Amino acid sequence: MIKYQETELDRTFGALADPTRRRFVTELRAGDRTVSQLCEKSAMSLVAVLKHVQILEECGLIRTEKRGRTRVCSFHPEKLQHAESWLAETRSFWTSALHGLNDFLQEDKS
Amino acid sequence: MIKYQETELDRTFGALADPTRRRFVTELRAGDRTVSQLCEKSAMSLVAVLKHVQILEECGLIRTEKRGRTRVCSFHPEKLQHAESWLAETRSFWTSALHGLNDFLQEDKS
DNA sequence: CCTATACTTAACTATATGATTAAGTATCAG
DNA sequence: CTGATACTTAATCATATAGTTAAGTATAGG
Repeated sequence: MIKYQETELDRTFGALADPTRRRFVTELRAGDRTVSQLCEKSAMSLVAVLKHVQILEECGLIRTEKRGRTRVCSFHPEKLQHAESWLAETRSFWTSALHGLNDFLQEDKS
Repeated sequence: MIKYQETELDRTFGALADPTRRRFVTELRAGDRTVSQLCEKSAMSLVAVLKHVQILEECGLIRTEKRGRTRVCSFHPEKLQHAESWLAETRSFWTSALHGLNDFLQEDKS
């Protein structure tokens, strides 16, 4: 099993634990948006939206760039893949038909 | 895109955002463990461990059963798959080389 | 230049999270 | 029965999270 920086998965999963941030990711997946544009579809203040954007940016799921008086947000899926890999490895190993056998072999060794 | 209960993904991602809980999931993946057994490998109190176990149980990632004075925890990967599906769909759509084309086609339809 | 827009920063608030200690309950071992 | 083990519950605490309002800065348009 590949070992990732503990804090990276913390941040990625933490960021995705909020429905607003997942909506933003979904929205940005379809194309770049300014902070105001993300705000339009949310029932919260621009300041609150900006904070979510900053959290997504800090964990690398999105990047932002200032253009004139707007800040444009874009989706960057690399960190999603790290989280997805963790889930896939954690789940697929277990799901494997060899699960029981593996248990047996490990106990045999110790 | 399949739509899941908003709160389910909240809880699953929230549960996985903590390194202790990810360790427990990894540990339980290898076989059932009692709360004390999970506690042995953690630098925290049994009470703290139990709380993490309860969080994992509430979101369905594990189940627990009382046996005598011990509580045995077992891994249940179904909810992992829901989270994994969300990530895969969110990422793969974007990663696709057809991303730009897909955007164009969707705009064309509307 | 002036004004509206689009952030940005600061201060504050309420609730959630992650941990603790202390005290209680239930069961297994002798 | 008695004591140790394995939770379980309750009270508490510090910090983080998710939001708010208010005030400030910077830029596009007239």
